[in-house]
Amino acid sequence: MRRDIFQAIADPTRRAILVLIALHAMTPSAIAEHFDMTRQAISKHMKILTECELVKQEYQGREIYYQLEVDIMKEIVKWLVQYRKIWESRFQQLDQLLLTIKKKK
Amino acid sequence: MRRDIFQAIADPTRRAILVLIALHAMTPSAIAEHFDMTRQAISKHMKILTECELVKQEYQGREIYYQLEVDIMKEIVKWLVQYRKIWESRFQQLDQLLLTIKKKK
DNA sequence: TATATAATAAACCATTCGGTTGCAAATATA
DNA sequence: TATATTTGCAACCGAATGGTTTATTATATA
Repeated sequence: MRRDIFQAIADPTRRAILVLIALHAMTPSAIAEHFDMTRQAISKHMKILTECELVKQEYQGREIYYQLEVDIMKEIVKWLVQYRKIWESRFQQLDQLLLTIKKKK
Repeated sequence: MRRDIFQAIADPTRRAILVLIALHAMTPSAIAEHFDMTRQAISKHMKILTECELVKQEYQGREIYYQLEVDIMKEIVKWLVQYRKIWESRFQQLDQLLLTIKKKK
């Protein structure tokens, strides 16, 4: 089942995890120490983040270091840009309207 | 209960609604025509979007026109910027490392 | 005024979500 | 080799989510 990135960042714990590992790669156990929940709960969050390719794993013996996938913003930015275009065209229309009103004066 | 903007945009229907009304203000009934669900379901989505201040209402008789709140991206952008800062510092560190290696050669 | 229309609210329901506990697998270490 | 550690997986559970249908409120209109 393909997860959605917007759903992934909807959870505040997952956003906090992203901020945490943005500084440097961390193991699930190390991450779990920063939260008031079990290691297994963190593990589930990491699975979702991995499925959405927001983080990537680096195996080192029996430990797994999770680190931020730098292309994280791609899809979010894409979505925002879509808006910006629509807005810009709206503002242009507004500008032209204001200009027309000015001329009529 | 204060809603979270990330949770609001997590739902694909709500994102589609935002794109739809970005073009021009629309009534709930008009919006509902674009989706395969009841007007009441759309109404619930509009309530959530309103609570998060992603849209604003404009009363016109018994009709309510919903339009995009232009400041929509504020919180999302704030979050992204927070990341960019962390990334940039990471990349700087990487740059300095590469520079140090170069000098050693 | 009586009726139709636009919208929300309330009650309900199946599914998903985010947590838990318990267990299994793989790797490190005594 | 026996034991401890790191991790993920499965089963379970209560709460939230996203839809439905039914009822209510407010405004237009015949």
